[in-house]
Amino acid sequence: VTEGRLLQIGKVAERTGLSLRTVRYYEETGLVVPSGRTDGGFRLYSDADVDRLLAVKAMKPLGLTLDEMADLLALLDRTAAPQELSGRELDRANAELDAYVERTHDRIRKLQRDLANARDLAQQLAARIDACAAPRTRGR
Amino acid sequence: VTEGRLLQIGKVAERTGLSLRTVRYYEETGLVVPSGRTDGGFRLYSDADVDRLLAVKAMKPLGLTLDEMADLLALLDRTAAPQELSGRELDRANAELDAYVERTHDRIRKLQRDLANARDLAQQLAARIDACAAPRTRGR
DNA sequence: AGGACTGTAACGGCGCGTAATAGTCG
DNA sequence: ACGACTATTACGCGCCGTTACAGTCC
Repeated sequence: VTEGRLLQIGKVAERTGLSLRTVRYYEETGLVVPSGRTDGGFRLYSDADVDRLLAVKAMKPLGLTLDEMADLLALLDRTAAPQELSGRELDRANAELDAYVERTHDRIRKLQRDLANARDLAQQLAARIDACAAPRTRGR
Repeated sequence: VTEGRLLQIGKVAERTGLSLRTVRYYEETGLVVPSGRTDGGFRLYSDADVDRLLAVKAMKPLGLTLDEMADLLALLDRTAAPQELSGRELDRANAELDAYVERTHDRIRKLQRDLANARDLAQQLAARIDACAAPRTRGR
């Protein structure tokens, strides 16, 4: 309960690279709720809160909605200590994890396609630049 | 002016893989305007229109806004016949093309980061599944 | 006491999905 | 005249950016 470790939103934004607006919005949706407030109402974030925000940032490329991310984070929390779960709970958790793994692989494939596509376009643009530069090398 | 080549929106959606809503929205923004309408008001698309829609679809991974895409498409149209442009026009066009190439490379880097990130997460999820499966292999 | 920081509330915007309702085509 | 297709209008959503105004901290 080391009080000194609590940050207010500005520092949090600085350390995570997220905007103030975004951090507040994440609270609004229940995704990352600060663990405290000052008497005046200023949000106070613990290191764990900051870690959670960083985790969310890392998950962005998956293309999940914020609600889904909250779900996934909760799932990861629940399965952090698997020995404390019953067999039925483990079954459920594993099934859900599997579903997320599937979606992640789909996403990876999409990113691969997008990447190939983007490289293609970059080359086409470069070719066009060459085509536009060519006339002048011949003085006309 | 072969009339038989004009498609209405349903077929266009089918051939491009875009939704009706999306095709209509692209018209709303001026990105792809159908070259005709029936007397009753049905949109009619030429093959060139369809090609333009396909070009837009291919450009999506670049993360440009629809307005920027319209700008880029116009730029590519203008530079299709470079010998018909004056030196000043060529300069302008080349500068704009350069800017888009830059942005495209930025985008490619972002996609690479996203991809690496997604792979990382996939592995973490897989590890969690293993950790959850482990207890049961020991019957406890 | 003053300046930096933070609070809430509200509107805006992109790129569509999704009705709801009504007209058009072969 | 029937069914399949299409038109317009409008609201909603996700994820914030951007004011505007007021309060808080030290």
